Order: sequence, then structure tokens, then C-alpha cells
Amino acid sequence: MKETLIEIIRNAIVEAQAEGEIKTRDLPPLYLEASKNAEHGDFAVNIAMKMAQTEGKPPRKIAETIIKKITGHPIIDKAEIAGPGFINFFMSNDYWLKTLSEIEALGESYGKCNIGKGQKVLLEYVSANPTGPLHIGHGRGAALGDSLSRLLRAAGYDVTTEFYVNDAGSQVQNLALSVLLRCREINGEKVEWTENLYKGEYINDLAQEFLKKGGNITVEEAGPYALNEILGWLKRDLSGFNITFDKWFSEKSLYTNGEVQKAIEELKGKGLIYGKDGALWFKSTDFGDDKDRVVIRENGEPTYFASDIAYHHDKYERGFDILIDIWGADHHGYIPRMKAVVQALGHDKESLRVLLVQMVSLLRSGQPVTMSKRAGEFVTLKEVMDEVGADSAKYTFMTRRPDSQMDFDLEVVKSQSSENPVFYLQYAYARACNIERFASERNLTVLTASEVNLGLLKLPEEIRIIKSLTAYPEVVEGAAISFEPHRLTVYLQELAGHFHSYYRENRVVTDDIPLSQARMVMVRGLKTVIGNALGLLGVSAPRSM
RNA sequence: GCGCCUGUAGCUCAGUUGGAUAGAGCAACAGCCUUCUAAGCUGUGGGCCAGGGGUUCGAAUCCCUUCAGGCGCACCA
Repeated sequence: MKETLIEIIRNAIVEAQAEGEIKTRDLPPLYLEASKNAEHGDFAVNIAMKMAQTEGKPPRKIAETIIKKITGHPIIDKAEIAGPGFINFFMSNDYWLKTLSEIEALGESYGKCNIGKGQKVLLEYVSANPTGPLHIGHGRGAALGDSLSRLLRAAGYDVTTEFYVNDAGSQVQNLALSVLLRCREINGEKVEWTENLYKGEYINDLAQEFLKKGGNITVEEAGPYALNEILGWLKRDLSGFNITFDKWFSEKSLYTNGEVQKAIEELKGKGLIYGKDGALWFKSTDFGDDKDRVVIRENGEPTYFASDIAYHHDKYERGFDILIDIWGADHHGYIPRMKAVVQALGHDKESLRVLLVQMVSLLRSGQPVTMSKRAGEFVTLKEVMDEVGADSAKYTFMTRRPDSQMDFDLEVVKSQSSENPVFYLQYAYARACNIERFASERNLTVLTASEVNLGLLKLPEEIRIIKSLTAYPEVVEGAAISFEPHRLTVYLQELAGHFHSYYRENRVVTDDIPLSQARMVMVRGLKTVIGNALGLLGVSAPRSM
């Protein structure tokens, strides 16, 4: 819809050029900006100011020239010069009301776009070590990843989500050993715990269960048992968070399939692998990393980095155009070497996008809660979910930019649970549903946008709501382009606010049948948009509360 | 020491290619339920956008710098 206006302005300028009133040939980009202030109309254009230099005229003079060519178009109520040289556009109600027909026609597809053009995206997130339950920090990454996957799909990307399972390497060994030691302890043996082992309560649970099942107390049996159990927890907890993955990718499989060897060979073929001090090194400094990185240790064991090279190599092999990795911010130092790998494998370094999620400090009444798996004392994600609910927790995460640290105080979130912003939105949705129920009890005939007189919707509060509905597709597009799902929550908050306010002051269903029917079209549109947006956040939209 | 992230109302946070008078929620205060759900609405107060320079018609936004907080600088994952 904005395109129409842009077209009108462009034509005006072209006309002015033809008549010699504007000399500038290389026009600055024509960008339509939504006005923040109602006095400044609906849209503002700053092109006159941008052209001031090349034109050699004051911006207001140029704006005047452009405006003269525009006046009189039916979708524009008026256009005026303002401030240093903005052109402000006041759109007619008809312009906005078209949105309602559009929403009705598109339904669940309203807001979708195709900026992704079917590009294949591999979105890897959470990927927590399967050595213990998920904690609150994983929850933040999970909420972001899940929402981003929904958002990118809505924006026309072909998205696959993946959880990388670190089922190889020393941490899994340590897990096996931890369970083993605990078993022996239960059997009355005296054992020695070293620093690198896990001592949480859950290790005890695993050991108890393992013994109950009569397993042999060996690393070979206890290890896979513990790993499997924990993976089960991860899947269960994430699905309790309403999050599922297309694939759980095993690190171990990269070794058994020879992928690690293959990837290293490929780099070797490019002369990017060399030996030093008995180890094999990858020349990541060739691509801007601070230092070269070991891939095969002196003792012959590959590093974690080696399998990560293979994993990303494999992602490209599978035909993905864009790789998105969501990591905890404490891994940021790892980015340069992964970017180096991407380039070494012959890909654009921008094809790997690493999104960092900053730390979450879990507090209880202002006191930090320990979150070390090894110390064993921590609150799991599941416990948090059980306390505050998946929708609340998710929404809380999504109201913040991922790159700022946040405190998550259990007592605060709990005590405010009935005032949590998520309820504000869900309540708006439930209210819309309730109005529909009421209308149907009153036997109000449901009509489509084309069957009612939308012109009856002329209250400023109504136009305000409809304007917000019009903006929705742009919000989705902006959020998708920038990988920022949190923009949706900002938008929703405003939209719901307009609706709640309207609801208090105006009745939708009254004795005035034509007006009621027109308003019902608006309420349906609102319901569709809130439902769609909540869907992109992975938050439920209740029909009643 | 080097690098990354952050610093906006008392608190938690938004602020879209740089735009006009910086916005929400919570907390505080004052009001609103015979009427489609008060998990709601209306109003009031509250700001040197960490400090200092710069870039320009214009800066919370871009550049430099100082300060403060977090994180990272392994042949760990």
C-alpha cells in the first residue's frame, strides 16, 4: 500500500524534472517514514532535504515544487511542508480501510512476505551439552531461535532447525564417569571426585535409576544410559516450552561417518593445515583470526573445533544458503575462527550469521542463584516454566533485545505473573473472541468487508487501530530482515493498547446493525493480526481468559 | 593488556536507512465496573539518552575518547 504513495511522489518529481523545475538527476532514495506525531500526518518524506545540496535551493522551496504536482489524489487528504523541509502526508480513511479487506482475504497469511525467496536457512540453536538439564540461559536462546524460525518461515525462507548434540568428547566421558562414581558410592564404596566431574542432584537420580534397572557398573553401559536419559529430558523440556527441532544432529556421527577427516582433508588440500609441536593447526589467521587454531591435538585427539568445522562443512554440503547459529555470549570469542572456516571452505563469510544471546542472571528475591552444573545447585528451565508458565517466560525473553544482559528474578516474575505483559495481549485476543461470541448470541449477521459499509468506521480510535493493522506486514518484514523477533512484542503492545482503550469507550455490538457489522470486520482483522503475531512468537492465543 | 556486548524515567526495557516535542510496562498518586471479561481504561508526576569531543540542516542513533558493568582471550566444550 505504501508503494502507491511512493509511486505518486516519484511521478511528481519526474514531472518536475521534465519541466525543468528540478535539476537533480541522481535522486536520493525515496523513503517513506511513518510519522510519530499525529500533527505530522501519517507519512513523512525527507527527500527535499536530501536534494538541497545538488539542487542548490532551500529544502522548503524544493518541497513546495514537489507538492504542487501532487495535490488532489484520492488516497491523500493533504500534503504539506513542515519543519526544515519535510513533506507530510495525511492519508484518507479510504486508504486505511483497504487493509481490512486485505486481512480478510489473506487470513493467516496476512503479514507473510517473500523476502527470503526460498533461500535455505539452517538455524541451529540451544545445542546445550547433554550433560545436565537445561537452565534459564538456554531458555532465552530457545525462545529466540524458535521465534526466529517462525518469523523467517513467514518471510519466505526455507528454514530447517537443528539441535547439535555434543555426544562426543570429554564432557560426555565425564558424565559417564560421574554416574559411575555415584553408583559405586550408593553401593557403599569410597570414591574420589575430581574437579571436572558433575555432582548435581540429577546425577544421583541417574545413578539410582541405572542401578534399579540392573545395569553393569561400567563406563560403557552407564555412559550411553545417562546420555540417553538426559537427551530425553532436553526434548521433553523443550517441547514443554512448545519448541521442537527438525533434527537432532549428532556430533559423534561426524566421526563415524568420516566427516571430520573429510573436512580436514579439504582444508589440507587448500594448504590451510600445518603441523607444529606435534599437533595439526588450521591457519585461521589467514582470515583475520588472532591466532591459528589446533584441530588435532598432540595426543592425536581431535579438538571440539575440528568437529565444528566438519559440522559447518556438512551444513553447506546439505545445500543451505544461510547458516544461523545462536550462541551464548560467552562463546563470542569463537566467532572469528568459525568465520575463518566458512571462508576457507569457499563461502561468503556473511553466509554464517552468529547471533549472541547475552547472559541471563537468575535471581531469587534479588539474590543470585548459582547456575553451575558442576556445583549442582541450580534452577532448571523446567522449574522456571512450572512457576511462571511457558507463555510468560517466552514473552519475557522476547520483550528484550538478545544482546543486552537481563536479570530474571523468579520472585518478581512470579509475583507479577498476573500483570505480565503477555496477558495484556492474550486478553486483547480473548476480548475480540468474546465480542464475536456475543455478536453471534445476538444473531448479528456476519458480513465480509466488501458487504459492509466500512466508511462507518471513522472514529479516530478506529482509524488508529486500523493504521496499526496496516503496519503489521512491515513489522514482520523488518523483524525478519534484522533477525529481531522482539520487534513483534513492541508492536503488539501498542496494538493491544489501542484496542483496550477503544473497547472501554465504545461498544462494538449495538442496536445500530450496519455500524456493528462494520466494527465486527475491524475486530476480526485485529484478532487475525494478534493471532498471527503471537503465532510468530510461539505464544498461545487463548479464546477466553 | 587486547577483543565483543551493554549503559535511556525510581525499577525492567523499547526506540525501524540519522529526523521534528525521546516512548511503554512496573512502582507512586488521583479517578473509572447496572452496559460485548476491570488480567482493562483515563489522568498526574517522573529524563544532562553514562561523561566529553566530533561529523551535519538535524545525533539516543554514526566516528573518536573517558568512565562503569558483563563476557571472552586453551592442544575445554
